[in-house]
Parts: sequence; structure tokens; C-alpha cells
Amino acid sequence: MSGPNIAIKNHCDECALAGRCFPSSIPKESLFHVTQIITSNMSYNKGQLLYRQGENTQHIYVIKSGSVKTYITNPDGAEYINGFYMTGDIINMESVYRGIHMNSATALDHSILCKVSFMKLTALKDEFPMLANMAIRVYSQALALSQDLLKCISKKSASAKLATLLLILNNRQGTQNLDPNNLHLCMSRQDIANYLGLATETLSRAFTRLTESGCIIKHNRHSDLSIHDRELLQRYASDIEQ
Amino acid sequence: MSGPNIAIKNHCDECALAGRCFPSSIPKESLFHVTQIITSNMSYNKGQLLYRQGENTQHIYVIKSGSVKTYITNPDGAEYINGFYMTGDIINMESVYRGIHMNSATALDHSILCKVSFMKLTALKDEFPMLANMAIRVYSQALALSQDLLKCISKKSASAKLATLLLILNNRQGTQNLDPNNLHLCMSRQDIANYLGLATETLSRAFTRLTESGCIIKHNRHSDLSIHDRELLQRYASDIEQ
DNA sequence: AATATCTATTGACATAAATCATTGAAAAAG
DNA sequence: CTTTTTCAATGATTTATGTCAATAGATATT
Repeated sequence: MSGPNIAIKNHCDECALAGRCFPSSIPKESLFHVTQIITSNMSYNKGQLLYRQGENTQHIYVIKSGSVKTYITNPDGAEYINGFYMTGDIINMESVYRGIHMNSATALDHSILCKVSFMKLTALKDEFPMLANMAIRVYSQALALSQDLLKCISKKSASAKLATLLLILNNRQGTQNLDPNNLHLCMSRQDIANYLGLATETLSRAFTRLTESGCIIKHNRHSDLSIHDRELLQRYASDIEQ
Repeated sequence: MSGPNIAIKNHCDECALAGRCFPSSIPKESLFHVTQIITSNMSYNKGQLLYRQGENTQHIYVIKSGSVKTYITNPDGAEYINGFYMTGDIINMESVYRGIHMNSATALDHSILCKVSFMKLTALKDEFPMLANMAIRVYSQALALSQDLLKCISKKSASAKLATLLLILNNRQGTQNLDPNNLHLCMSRQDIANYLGLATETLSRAFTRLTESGCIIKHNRHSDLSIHDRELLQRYASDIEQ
């Protein structure tokens, strides 16, 4: 769907993310420097592994389109979802300080990413000091986001957890949808359940509940829904409706 | 307790945290610059509010000693713990990008903090480029840490959650204790329960369980315990023991 | 030192969520 | 187009956790 009809630009000065990405802190006439240190438009299929926890790494990844989940695999096989990321997000920033992937990442949709060497980015930063400011702003935002998502999990009831997640995802998908109430769930029920600390069956019942109460309308079984009564959904999210 | 017998140094070149804090990326002879942009050794009593969510902010805080909790207060009054922080940690980094406190912070013990203006830090960074690298490393580490703590919450059973938290706290307190198995819980049961998404009673029963099974030994009712059977505690943490 | 207050623990019971089993719908494979 | 596989939803039952109530151990106050 997101393939041929969107013209993917190789150069940062033509990229749709321009204002939200690192290059925005660099003068236009110097942008070719950045284009040189990135591997642009890497394409990943749905379900494809981007990287594996424990491997060496020297890059951060910018999601140009699509979506990604990051997760930790325990020795005993259990999988813990760290977060869901989408267009405009930068992933693997937590791995910079040790140079080792702190978690694994898999594409949830067909996704296009840019790969930026943080070594080369550091070098470039000496030439363009604003780049460092940008990096810190991006990091600060990432920290805030990760704390935000935490709210979903510490919530009490299953419906409240799900309602909170739906509101956050809707808020994050923002202007990407035509209808601001539309919501696309790129991850499986199992991923969501895992992330919220619920059994898939319990999650399913929570979906049923939110649907039957009129909060949301499901357009198909998996991924497409719209928020029908936002206020009610917010009440569910704060566990006022039980 | 941590008062008069520990000599608190005002200058960064004399600080015990030297190697782990921002100034470590600056040549010794230039350290006086840093000392000028920090407000050092601010003292907070147990239970004292450091800052409140929503307020304007221009500083990050370095914890020189003591411990701090950060939390979000919902409109409906519910309190969600974001995390527990201790000696060497830097807090409020998530607020840099908007200049507004994203959460509130309260001292859990008598604590001594340094307050660093991030405006002035940015200015100084132009003079000492390594400072930016340090900042990014610190941010990266903070992100990794916040994801680490996430594991506690998404864990299944109450005992598993608690066991995971105890192991993480023990790991983080690290060399601060004489006995590496000793553990000091600076936060209340309610804070822990809130953080783990449990009722205080359920948490209490989890403590009893870990105690009766011989994983841990409690030295008093509240805060002091030691890990007696680490392997068993780790089994509880991965939910192998039910 | 005695009282009051707060916090943690324990017990009894209700309830939400996990588990096991089944059905049904959609997607993938033939 | 049919078959197979995968994934989501639902039902019946068990279990873990939440809730309400009481007790006991600390700390603070008088």
C-alpha cells in the first residue's frame, strides 16, 4: 500500500521528516554531508528482523514509514515488548552508550528506515554544533515517550490498559490519518497482550467490551478501528467505567 | 545518617561522582567552569517535593546521595510512579525538550542534589565538545534503564514482579553497600505496589512468600533486607517458581 | 513513658483475569 | 476454488489478585 505511490527521496533535503530528524539542525547547503553518513531507504518486509539483542551496533535507525516493535527475549524464551514505534520515531538510541543492541527489533509492516552511524554523527557534530542540541532534544523526547507508555501498563483493569494504549496510539498516529478518529493497529493481539501484561483472551474480551459499550468501532477483525466515543474511551482509560 | 560524617565537596573536581557525571568530559584545569554553572549540594528532606509536574524548568538534577521517586498525578488523583532513582542518577532529562516538568519528584531519603542549568550546559558544550558526547551517553543509558525497569511491570505474577524489582535495585545499589547482598528499600510499600501495578496487600503477601521460601531475609519491617538465595530469587523473577 | 498515628501484615471473601477448550473468521497454500 | 493454517473471539472453569476488615508493629506526639 505504501509502496509505489509515495516517492521516496534519498536525500535529506527532500525527506518528509526533514523538520523532525537530525538534519534539521544543519544548514541546507551542508545537507549533503548528512546524506553521506546515512544509509537511506532501507526496506524491510512485515515480520522481518531489523536487529537482534546482544549484537554489536553502531547505528541508530529513523523510521521513514511503517512501524516497528522492540522486545527483549529472556533466557527462558519469554518475550517482553519494550515498545511500538512508527513514522518519525528513532530507535536503538538506548544502545549508543554500550555499542550493543539492548533489545531486538522487528518490522510490523513493510517499513522504510534510514540507518545513521553514530560515530560519523558524532564527528559531524563538531562541525555543526547545533546537531548536538538536536540530539539531546530527541533523546529527551524519547525518554518522555517511554515514560508515557509506562502508564498503559501500570493501569489496573484490562479495559483501562487497552483504552489507554488506544488513546496513546491514536495521539501518536496524529495527522497521518485522514480521519483523526481512525486507528490502525499494526501489531498482533499477542504483541499487545504481551506489552500490556495480559493474556490474549483477556485482551480480546477487553476489545469486545470497548466495542459493545460504543467506545470504538471495529472495521475488520485485526487492525482497523475508529474511536466512536472519545470521552467514554477516556473514562475507561482512567478506570472510571468498570 | 548521611550527614556530618561525609564530607560533601562543592567543587566537581572533588566530587565522588566525578567519573560518572558531566564534568568528567572536561579537562581538570577547566573544571571551575562547570562549578560555576551548577548549584551544588542542595539538600532535601525525606518526603520533600523537588519539583511538580507542569512547572517550567531549566535544570537537570544529579543525585549525589539519597534517593528520589518520580511520578505522574492524573487529573482523577491517581498517582503513577515512573521510577526510583539513586546516587549517581540524573533526573529530569525527559523535560529538556519542552522546558516543562513531565512529572513530579519527591525525595525518599534525605538527599543531596546538584542542579545544572541545561541552557548553560549547552553553552559550555560549544567550548568543550566532549561534553555533548557525554550527554548523549548519559541519555542513552537513561533510556536503557527505563526499559529495564519496564520488565518489572510486565512480569506476570506478583512474586515475579517483586523478585525482578529487588534484583534490579540490588544490582543498581551495587558497590554502595558493604555486603553485596544487602538491600535498602527507600520507598514505601505503597510506592512499590503502585509502581508494580499491585495492591499493597498483594505486595505484602509477595514479600511474605519470598521470605518464607528463603529467597530473602528481612532485617526489619520496612526497608532493610538481604538476598539469601539469589538463584532462587532469580527463578522467582522469571516465574519458574510459582 | 503513654498515647496516638501511621504503615505493614494477615485473614476472609469477592472478583477479575488466567487457563483450557472450542468455534469461527481470515489469510496463506495448494 | 478448495484446503490448510493462522489468528481472534467466545465459553467454562480455575486461580491469582483485589477488596474489605482487623491486627500488629513502628514511629511520632504529648
